[in-house]
Amino acid sequence: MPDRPRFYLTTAIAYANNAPGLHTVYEVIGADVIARWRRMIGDEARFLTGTDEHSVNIAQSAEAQGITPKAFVDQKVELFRAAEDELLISPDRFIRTTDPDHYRAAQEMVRRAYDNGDIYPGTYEGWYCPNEGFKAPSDLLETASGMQCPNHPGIPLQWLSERNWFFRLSAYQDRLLAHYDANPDWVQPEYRRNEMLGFIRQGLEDFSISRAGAAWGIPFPIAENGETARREDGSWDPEAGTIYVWYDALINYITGAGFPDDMAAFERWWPADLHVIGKDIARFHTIAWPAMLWSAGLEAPRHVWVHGWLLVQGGERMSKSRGNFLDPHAVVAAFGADGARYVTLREVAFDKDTEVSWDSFVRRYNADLANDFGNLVNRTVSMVNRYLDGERPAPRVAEESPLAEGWADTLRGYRERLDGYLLHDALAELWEFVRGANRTVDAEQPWTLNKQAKAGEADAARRLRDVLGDLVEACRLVGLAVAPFMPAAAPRILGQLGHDYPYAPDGNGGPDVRELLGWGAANAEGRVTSTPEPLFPRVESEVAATPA
RNA sequence: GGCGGAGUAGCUCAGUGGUAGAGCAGGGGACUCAUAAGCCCUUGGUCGGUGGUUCGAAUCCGCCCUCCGCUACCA
Repeated sequence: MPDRPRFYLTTAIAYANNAPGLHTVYEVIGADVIARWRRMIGDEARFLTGTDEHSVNIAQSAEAQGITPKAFVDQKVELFRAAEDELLISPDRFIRTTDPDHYRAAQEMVRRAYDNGDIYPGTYEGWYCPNEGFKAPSDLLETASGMQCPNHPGIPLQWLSERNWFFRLSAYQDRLLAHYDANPDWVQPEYRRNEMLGFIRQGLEDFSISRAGAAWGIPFPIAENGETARREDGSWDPEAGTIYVWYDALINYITGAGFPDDMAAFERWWPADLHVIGKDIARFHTIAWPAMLWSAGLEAPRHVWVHGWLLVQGGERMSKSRGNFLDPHAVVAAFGADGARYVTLREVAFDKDTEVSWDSFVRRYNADLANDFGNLVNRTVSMVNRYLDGERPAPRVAEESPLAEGWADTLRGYRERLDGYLLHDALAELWEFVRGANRTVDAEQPWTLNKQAKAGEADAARRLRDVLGDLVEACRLVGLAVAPFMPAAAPRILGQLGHDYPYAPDGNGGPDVRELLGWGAANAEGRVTSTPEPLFPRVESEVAATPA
């Protein structure tokens, strides 16, 4: 029996210093849709998401609260998990950079880079905040009295240098260019690829991968003399410092595939098929990360998708620190989990920044879900009950049904958009079909056909069954196709139509959905529900008060 | 400064040479199966400015204005 195709995809891991905003879980929702689609088409999907938990900042925040860093991140991680549970996110593993196997993975990667001659001791210089450690130049304020840390304006910064380890990124410039050339679509969208190429062509510098002063991190496994930093009692020599940022965070993707504890699993899952990330960390994922992997004798990921940001009206980036964010909990409370997923992914283009607002979400929910699709299902089920005693007729054969003809185009477009990760466009394809189905109702006027049928007109009776059979089928197909986006609503939709829903809550376990998405693929007759409860109750904007 | 992208109806956007489009929002109408939903019609734009190329430009070229992205060590 041949193996099912596998599909390993990841999100960036979220910095566990705060409660998540919608802009943070946005990419997780999008990746979740891709994972569910893969499961439903029969792939063995592995979906990894999680949290990034080491940094001087986190250690400092914990200290300010009088708790250990681990206790601090444990609290924050629970907030992320709760938000993702509410949104029906379905990770196959939720990875934390404080997980023991991740420590082993990061240390092994450092060792491999060392063995390969790609890391060397050097001197790192920079502005040093006594409270936070070294600060990035882009994260400093230049004032009349000198450089200042934005978080500690009163405290003078020091220009310090320290010994730490550097990764020889410069050695990989040619290989990176060759890789970009040989794999034109490995970074998408294309304009992001071009930005990265431009960066590489400027010339790559080595970057530091350890910090001497930061205790809250993964112990650096090698002492400056090249010997192991592990002491006889099993502890790590603090003199060796800790692994800094990218040789910690990025490694999570291979930890999640089994590296280094379960190399059989790793062989199965690596290289990843897709990293879904935000544009702020594109450079690390598309330049540093492949080089780090090559240095360790591993393959680069197959694809990196760089999504945009949620902007508020006026174009400002949505962010926790600006206080202009949407609270995922409030969005779920207003629209339900399915509605929250739908409006977020329909309103925000997956390939670029988009301005959104609470009002735009309310309008989108009401127009698309309550009015167009929810009402279509409701009126269809209601008419089957009223005119046909609840007995669902089979759809016409595709050659005789105008809706079937439209569906073929819709499905093709939907799948193309999904495969291209243009999730918002994929939904637009489906809703174009929904509009057509609503037009069909008004054009055919089943209520008129019903009166004629009751008056004994056989042609009308036949046409009534044909039309309602087609409409039920249209609802089934949309409900099933949209299941990756609305995983809780899908079984309810099919249930109201009297159809089975053969998938587990995470999308696994059923037949290849592409077979079930054919017109008439589930045409056995049955009964619709006698009391169709509205799937997406209309939201009044007054009720949906301003969030957060 | 360099490279790249964008400025189109109230809003979000599509449209790369041939009489300005969609959805939403607003207005009107006919219907009634339905979540006062759906359907039909409709108001609304000198396509950032300017000068060119062309029989003809939102669409090509020049210049200008505005905004945004990348231009290395933040998670």
